[in-house]
Amino acid sequence: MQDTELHATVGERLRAVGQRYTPVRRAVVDVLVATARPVSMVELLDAGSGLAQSSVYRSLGVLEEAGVVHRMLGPDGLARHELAEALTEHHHHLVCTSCGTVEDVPASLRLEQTVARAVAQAAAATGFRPQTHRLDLVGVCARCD
Amino acid sequence: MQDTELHATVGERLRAVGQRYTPVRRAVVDVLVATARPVSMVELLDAGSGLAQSSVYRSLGVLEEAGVVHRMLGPDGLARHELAEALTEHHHHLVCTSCGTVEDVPASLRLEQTVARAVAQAAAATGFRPQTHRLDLVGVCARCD
DNA sequence: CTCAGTGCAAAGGATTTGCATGCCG
DNA sequence: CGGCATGCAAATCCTTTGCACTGAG
Repeated sequence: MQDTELHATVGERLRAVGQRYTPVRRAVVDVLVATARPVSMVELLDAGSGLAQSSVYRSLGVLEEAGVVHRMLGPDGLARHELAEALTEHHHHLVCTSCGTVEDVPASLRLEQTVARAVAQAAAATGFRPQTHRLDLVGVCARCD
Repeated sequence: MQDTELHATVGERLRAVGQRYTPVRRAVVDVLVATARPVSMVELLDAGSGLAQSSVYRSLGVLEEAGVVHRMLGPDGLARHELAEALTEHHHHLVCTSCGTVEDVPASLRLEQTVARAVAQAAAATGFRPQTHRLDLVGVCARCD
Protein backbone atom coordinates (compact mmCIF):
# COMPACT_ATOMS: atom_id res chain seq x y z
CA MET A 1 0.00 0.00 0.00
CA GLN A 2 1.28 3.45 -0.90
CA ASP A 3 1.95 5.79 1.95
CA THR A 4 -0.46 8.34 0.56
CA GLU A 5 -3.17 5.79 0.22
CA LEU A 6 -2.45 4.43 3.65
CA HIS A 7 -2.74 7.83 5.27
CA ALA A 8 -6.02 8.32 3.49
CA THR A 9 -7.27 5.02 4.83
CA VAL A 10 -6.16 5.91 8.31
CA GLY A 11 -7.96 9.23 8.02
CA GLU A 12 -11.13 7.49 6.98
CA ARG A 13 -10.98 5.04 9.82
CA LEU A 14 -10.46 7.79 12.31
CA ARG A 15 -13.37 9.80 10.97
CA ALA A 16 -15.46 6.66 11.08
CA VAL A 17 -15.10 6.63 14.85
CA GLY A 18 -15.50 10.39 15.16
CA GLN A 19 -11.82 11.26 15.42
CA ARG A 20 -9.57 13.59 13.47
CA TYR A 21 -6.27 12.77 11.84
CA THR A 22 -4.07 15.17 13.73
CA PRO A 23 -0.36 15.95 13.44
CA VAL A 24 0.66 13.82 16.40
CA ARG A 25 -1.41 10.89 15.18
CA ARG A 26 0.09 11.25 11.75
CA ALA A 27 3.57 11.37 13.20
CA VAL A 28 2.90 8.20 15.13
CA VAL A 29 1.58 6.45 12.05
CA ASP A 30 4.60 7.62 10.09
CA VAL A 31 6.95 5.99 12.54
CA LEU A 32 4.96 2.77 12.48
CA VAL A 33 4.98 2.72 8.70
CA ALA A 34 8.70 3.39 8.55
CA THR A 35 9.56 0.74 11.10
CA ALA A 36 7.38 -2.10 9.86
CA ARG A 37 7.59 -4.05 13.09
CA PRO A 38 6.18 -3.60 16.58
CA VAL A 39 7.84 -0.58 18.15
CA SER A 40 8.19 0.26 21.80
CA MET A 41 7.29 3.56 23.37
CA VAL A 42 10.94 4.52 23.64
CA GLU A 43 11.45 3.98 19.95
CA LEU A 44 8.38 6.01 19.16
CA LEU A 45 9.51 8.90 21.30
CA ASP A 46 13.00 8.81 19.84
CA ALA A 47 11.81 8.63 16.26
CA GLY A 48 8.93 11.08 16.45
CA SER A 49 10.84 14.24 17.23
CA GLY A 50 9.59 16.10 20.24
CA LEU A 51 6.37 14.28 20.90
CA ALA A 52 5.04 14.31 24.43
CA GLN A 53 4.90 10.89 25.99
CA SER A 54 1.31 11.24 27.08
CA SER A 55 0.24 12.40 23.66
CA VAL A 56 1.78 9.38 22.06
CA TYR A 57 0.05 7.11 24.53
CA ARG A 58 -3.23 8.84 23.85
CA SER A 59 -2.75 8.80 20.10
CA LEU A 60 -2.03 5.12 20.19
CA GLY A 61 -5.17 4.60 22.20
CA VAL A 62 -7.28 6.42 19.64
CA LEU A 63 -5.59 4.70 16.73
CA GLU A 64 -6.16 1.36 18.37
CA GLU A 65 -9.86 2.04 18.82
CA ALA A 66 -10.03 3.04 15.20
CA GLY A 67 -8.52 -0.28 14.24
CA VAL A 68 -5.45 1.37 12.78
CA VAL A 69 -2.83 0.09 15.13
CA HIS A 70 -2.47 -3.09 17.10
CA ARG A 71 -1.01 -3.28 20.55
CA MET A 72 1.00 -6.20 21.81
CA LEU A 73 3.26 -6.91 24.73
CA GLY A 74 6.87 -7.82 24.19
CA PRO A 75 8.81 -10.39 26.19
CA ASP A 76 9.96 -7.61 28.48
CA GLY A 77 6.40 -6.65 29.35
CA LEU A 78 6.63 -3.37 27.49
CA ALA A 79 3.88 -2.49 25.07
CA ARG A 80 4.71 -2.49 21.38
CA HIS A 81 2.60 -1.11 18.60
CA GLU A 82 2.36 -1.81 14.91
CA LEU A 83 -0.05 -1.08 12.12
CA ALA A 84 -3.13 -3.28 12.23
CA GLU A 85 -3.15 -6.18 9.83
CA ALA A 86 -5.99 -4.60 7.91
CA LEU A 87 -3.45 -2.00 6.77
CA THR A 88 -0.54 -4.33 6.23
CA GLU A 89 -0.93 -8.05 5.89
CA HIS A 90 -1.20 -11.00 8.15
CA HIS A 91 2.14 -11.93 9.63
CA HIS A 92 3.78 -13.57 12.59
CA HIS A 93 6.50 -12.49 14.94
CA LEU A 94 10.07 -13.41 15.68
CA VAL A 95 10.48 -12.51 19.32
CA CYS A 96 14.05 -12.16 20.57
CA THR A 97 14.43 -13.24 24.17
CA SER A 98 17.77 -11.51 24.37
CA CYS A 99 17.08 -7.95 23.28
CA GLY A 100 13.29 -7.94 23.28
CA THR A 101 13.01 -6.91 19.66
CA VAL A 102 10.08 -8.22 17.68
CA GLU A 103 10.36 -8.71 13.93
CA ASP A 104 7.69 -9.47 11.41
CA VAL A 105 7.65 -12.52 9.24
CA PRO A 106 5.04 -13.09 6.54
CA ALA A 107 2.51 -15.82 7.14
CA SER A 108 2.58 -18.79 4.84
CA LEU A 109 -0.63 -19.85 3.21
CA ARG A 110 -0.23 -23.45 4.21
CA LEU A 111 0.33 -22.55 7.81
CA GLU A 112 -2.65 -20.26 7.88
CA GLN A 113 -4.91 -22.96 6.57
CA THR A 114 -3.76 -25.36 9.24
CA VAL A 115 -4.17 -22.76 11.92
CA ALA A 116 -7.65 -21.96 10.67
CA ARG A 117 -8.53 -25.61 11.04
CA ALA A 118 -7.16 -25.75 14.56
CA VAL A 119 -9.05 -22.61 15.43
CA ALA A 120 -12.30 -24.04 14.17
CA GLN A 121 -11.71 -27.20 16.13
CA ALA A 122 -10.99 -25.36 19.35
CA ALA A 123 -14.02 -23.20 18.86
CA ALA A 124 -16.29 -26.16 18.35
CA ALA A 125 -14.93 -28.01 21.35
CA THR A 126 -14.98 -25.20 23.88
CA GLY A 127 -17.54 -22.61 22.86
CA PHE A 128 -14.75 -20.13 22.35
CA ARG A 129 -15.48 -17.50 19.71
CA PRO A 130 -12.18 -16.79 17.96
CA GLN A 131 -11.43 -13.36 16.56
CA THR A 132 -7.82 -13.65 15.53
CA HIS A 133 -4.69 -15.55 16.34
CA ARG A 134 -1.08 -14.90 17.10
CA LEU A 135 1.87 -17.05 16.26
CA ASP A 136 5.11 -15.97 17.82
CA LEU A 137 8.39 -17.72 17.22
CA VAL A 138 10.49 -17.19 20.30
CA GLY A 139 14.23 -17.40 20.15
CA VAL A 140 17.37 -15.36 19.58
CA CYS A 141 17.65 -12.98 16.67
CA ALA A 142 20.59 -12.97 14.29
CA ARG A 143 22.01 -9.84 15.84
CA CYS A 144 22.09 -11.21 19.38
CA ASP A 145 23.24 -14.67 18.40
CA MET B 1 2.63 -36.83 35.51
CA GLN B 2 1.92 -37.72 39.11
CA ASP B 3 2.09 -34.90 41.59
CA THR B 4 4.72 -36.66 43.62
CA GLU B 5 6.83 -37.27 40.60
CA LEU B 6 6.31 -33.73 39.44
CA HIS B 7 7.46 -32.28 42.73
CA ALA B 8 10.50 -34.49 42.57
CA THR B 9 11.28 -33.20 39.10
CA VAL B 10 10.82 -29.63 40.23
CA GLY B 11 13.16 -30.25 43.13
CA GLU B 12 15.78 -31.63 40.81
CA ARG B 13 15.54 -28.72 38.45
CA LEU B 14 15.90 -26.27 41.29
CA ARG B 15 18.93 -28.03 42.68
CA ALA B 16 20.39 -28.09 39.19
CA VAL B 17 20.52 -24.30 39.28
CA GLY B 18 21.67 -24.16 42.88
CA GLN B 19 18.31 -23.47 44.44
CA ARG B 20 16.29 -25.17 47.14
CA TYR B 21 12.71 -26.37 46.95
CA THR B 22 11.28 -24.29 49.77
CA PRO B 23 7.77 -24.18 51.23
CA VAL B 24 6.73 -21.04 49.38
CA ARG B 25 8.03 -22.38 46.10
CA ARG B 26 6.22 -25.61 46.68
CA ALA B 27 3.02 -23.76 47.49
CA VAL B 28 3.32 -21.81 44.26
CA VAL B 29 3.88 -24.96 42.26
CA ASP B 30 0.89 -26.57 43.97
CA VAL B 31 -1.37 -23.78 42.84
CA LEU B 32 -0.06 -23.97 39.30
CA VAL B 33 -0.58 -27.72 39.21
CA ALA B 34 -4.10 -27.42 40.56
CA THR B 35 -5.10 -24.68 38.14
CA ALA B 36 -3.71 -26.09 34.91
CA ARG B 37 -3.83 -22.77 33.07
CA PRO B 38 -1.90 -19.52 33.30
CA VAL B 39 -2.75 -17.85 36.59
CA SER B 40 -2.45 -14.21 37.53
CA MET B 41 -0.73 -12.89 40.63
CA VAL B 42 -4.07 -12.19 42.25
CA GLU B 43 -5.17 -15.78 41.78
CA LEU B 44 -1.90 -17.02 43.19
CA LEU B 45 -2.18 -14.87 46.26
CA ASP B 46 -5.78 -15.87 46.82
CA ALA B 47 -5.13 -19.55 46.37
CA GLY B 48 -1.84 -19.82 48.23
CA SER B 49 -3.00 -18.97 51.71
CA GLY B 50 -1.07 -16.19 53.34
CA LEU B 51 1.82 -15.89 50.96
CA ALA B 52 3.59 -12.58 50.82
CA GLN B 53 3.32 -10.89 47.45
CA SER B 54 7.02 -10.28 47.13
CA SER B 55 7.81 -13.87 48.05
CA VAL B 56 5.54 -15.14 45.33
CA TYR B 57 7.15 -12.84 42.80
CA ARG B 58 10.56 -13.99 43.89
CA SER B 59 9.59 -17.62 43.87
CA LEU B 60 8.21 -17.30 40.38
CA GLY B 61 11.44 -15.70 39.31
CA VAL B 62 13.49 -18.55 40.66
CA LEU B 63 11.14 -21.17 39.26
CA GLU B 64 11.28 -19.50 35.89
CA GLU B 65 15.07 -19.53 35.86
CA ALA B 66 14.96 -23.19 36.76
CA GLY B 67 12.72 -23.80 33.78
CA VAL B 68 9.86 -24.95 35.97
CA VAL B 69 7.37 -22.23 35.23
CA HIS B 70 6.69 -20.13 32.20
CA ARG B 71 5.70 -16.51 32.34
CA MET B 72 3.38 -14.91 29.86
CA LEU B 73 1.46 -11.69 29.61
CA GLY B 74 -2.30 -11.68 29.33
CA PRO B 75 -4.31 -9.31 27.15
CA ASP B 76 -4.67 -7.04 30.17
CA GLY B 77 -0.93 -6.69 30.52
CA LEU B 78 -0.84 -8.65 33.73
CA ALA B 79 1.67 -11.43 34.05
CA ARG B 80 0.37 -14.99 34.18
CA HIS B 81 2.32 -18.07 35.11
CA GLU B 82 1.93 -21.72 34.33
CA LEU B 83 4.05 -24.84 34.57
CA ALA B 84 6.65 -25.04 31.84
CA GLU B 85 5.82 -27.34 28.98
CA ALA B 86 8.64 -29.66 29.98
CA LEU B 87 6.47 -30.54 32.98
CA THR B 88 3.15 -30.62 31.26
CA GLU B 89 2.77 -30.91 27.52
CA HIS B 90 2.83 -28.62 24.58
CA HIS B 91 -0.36 -26.63 24.26
CA HIS B 92 -1.80 -23.40 22.97
CA HIS B 93 -3.90 -20.72 24.53
CA LEU B 94 -7.39 -19.41 24.23
CA VAL B 95 -7.09 -15.80 25.26
CA CYS B 96 -10.32 -14.05 26.20
CA THR B 97 -10.29 -10.38 25.31
CA SER B 98 -13.25 -9.77 27.56
CA CYS B 99 -12.21 -11.13 30.95
CA GLY B 100 -8.51 -11.68 30.35
CA THR B 101 -8.62 -15.35 31.24
CA VAL B 102 -6.28 -17.67 29.41
CA GLU B 103 -7.21 -21.30 28.91
CA ASP B 104 -5.09 -24.16 27.66
CA VAL B 105 -5.89 -26.18 24.60
CA PRO B 106 -3.86 -29.21 23.54
CA ALA B 107 -1.76 -28.87 20.42
CA SER B 108 -2.68 -30.97 17.44
CA LEU B 109 0.00 -33.04 15.81
CA ARG B 110 -0.80 -31.80 12.35
CA LEU B 111 -0.62 -28.20 13.42
CA GLU B 112 2.66 -28.72 15.20
CA GLN B 113 4.22 -30.23 12.12
CA THR B 114 3.17 -27.31 10.02
CA VAL B 115 4.41 -24.87 12.57
CA ALA B 116 7.70 -26.68 12.78
CA ARG B 117 8.08 -26.26 9.04
CA ALA B 118 7.29 -22.57 9.22
CA VAL B 119 9.75 -22.16 12.03
CA ALA B 120 12.50 -23.86 10.11
CA GLN B 121 11.77 -21.69 7.11
CA ALA B 122 11.87 -18.49 9.11
CA ALA B 123 15.08 -19.55 10.77
CA ALA B 124 16.77 -20.26 7.48
CA ALA B 125 15.65 -17.01 5.94
CA THR B 126 16.53 -14.65 8.76
CA GLY B 127 19.25 -16.18 10.89
CA PHE B 128 16.83 -16.35 13.77
CA ARG B 129 17.53 -19.20 16.19
CA PRO B 130 14.13 -20.46 17.35
CA GLN B 131 13.69 -21.88 20.82
CA THR B 132 9.97 -22.34 21.07
CA HIS B 133 6.75 -20.94 19.72
CA ARG B 134 3.46 -19.67 20.96
CA LEU B 135 0.12 -19.92 19.30
CA ASP B 136 -2.64 -17.93 20.94
CA LEU B 137 -6.20 -17.93 19.73
CA VAL B 138 -7.66 -14.58 20.67
CA GLY B 139 -11.38 -14.15 21.05
CA VAL B 140 -14.19 -14.37 23.56
CA CYS B 141 -14.57 -17.32 25.89
CA ALA B 142 -17.82 -19.22 26.31
CA ARG B 143 -18.46 -17.65 29.68
CA CYS B 144 -18.20 -14.07 28.41
CA ASP B 145 -20.01 -14.69 25.16
C1' DC C 1 -16.49 30.91 20.74
C1' DT C 2 -16.30 25.94 21.58
C1' DC C 3 -14.27 21.78 21.87
C1' DA C 4 -10.94 18.31 20.84
C1' DG C 5 -5.88 17.69 20.95
C1' DT C 6 -1.61 18.46 23.27
C1' DG C 7 1.99 18.96 26.85
C1' DC C 8 3.39 18.93 31.51
C1' DA C 9 3.20 17.11 35.84
C1' DA C 10 1.09 14.19 39.15
C1' DA C 11 -1.30 9.85 40.04
C1' DG C 12 -1.93 4.85 39.54
C1' DG C 13 -0.80 0.05 39.54
C1' DA C 14 1.98 -4.00 38.82
C1' DT C 15 6.42 -5.52 39.83
C1' DT C 16 10.96 -5.12 42.06
C1' DT C 17 14.14 -4.20 45.66
C1' DG C 18 16.19 -2.99 50.51
C1' DC C 19 16.44 -4.51 54.84
C1' DA C 20 15.75 -7.09 59.09
C1' DT C 21 14.32 -11.55 60.76
C1' DG C 22 14.09 -16.54 60.90
C1' DC C 23 15.23 -21.01 59.45
C1' DC C 24 17.84 -24.72 57.02
C1' DG C 25 22.00 -26.79 56.19
C1' DC D 1 27.52 -20.19 62.61
C1' DG D 2 26.57 -18.62 57.61
C1' DG D 3 23.66 -17.87 54.05
C1' DC D 4 19.48 -18.12 51.76
C1' DA D 5 14.39 -17.52 52.01
C1' DT D 6 10.76 -14.71 53.66
C1' DG D 7 7.80 -10.71 54.89
C1' DC D 8 7.09 -5.97 55.16
C1' DA D 9 7.50 -1.64 53.30
C1' DA D 10 9.52 1.54 50.26
C1' DA D 11 11.04 2.31 45.63
C1' DT D 12 10.65 1.69 40.40
C1' DC D 13 8.91 1.82 36.09
C1' DC D 14 5.46 1.92 32.55
C1' DT D 15 1.17 3.77 31.75
C1' DT D 16 -2.83 6.63 32.69
C1' DT D 17 -5.07 10.75 34.17
C1' DG D 18 -5.97 15.84 35.65
C1' DC D 19 -5.59 20.24 34.18
C1' DA D 20 -4.57 24.32 31.59
C1' DC D 21 -3.33 25.91 27.05
C1' DT D 22 -3.60 26.07 22.06
C1' DG D 23 -5.41 25.66 17.58
C1' DA D 24 -8.93 24.22 14.23
C1' DG D 25 -13.69 24.67 12.78
